[in-house]
Amino acid sequence: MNHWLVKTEPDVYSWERFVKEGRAMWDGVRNYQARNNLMKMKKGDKVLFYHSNVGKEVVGVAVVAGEHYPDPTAKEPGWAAVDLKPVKELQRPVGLDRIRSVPGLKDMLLLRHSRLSVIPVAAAEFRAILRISEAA
DNA sequence: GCCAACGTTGGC
DNA sequence: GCCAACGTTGGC
Repeated sequence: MNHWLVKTEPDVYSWERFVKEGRAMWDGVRNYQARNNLMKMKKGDKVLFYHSNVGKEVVGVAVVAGEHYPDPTAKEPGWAAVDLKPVKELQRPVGLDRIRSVPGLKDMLLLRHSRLSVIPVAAAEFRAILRISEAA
């Protein structure tokens, strides 16, 4: 199983709305690297849900509920969307500065490639984020 | 609101 | 095919 992180601006699409709706079509990705990552997602992969711009923190965990299909919002062919479902909200959000302060997480692509919106996450990194969210 | 990083576009 | 100009993202 692979792990991922997706970014969304909460003003545009928030975790709260995601939970309320129970499912999301992750569409609108118009960056090749991000698209390639989307297309590698397998059903059951776990996904960190990150609020960019406002909050700058990981707020929850989602799961890939449906693998990629052509993005219906794209004018050109070749873009992809996946379906995500919420799994759980983090006990407390894990902020970007917190992540940056952890030596083992310094190499996360989230930090090193800050403009990518669909990012692979190592299993150990994924676990570390969850552990931080559960620490007092 | 500014700016750095970086991807994309288009002229040559 | 190179590279300058431009657009977008996202942290600060």
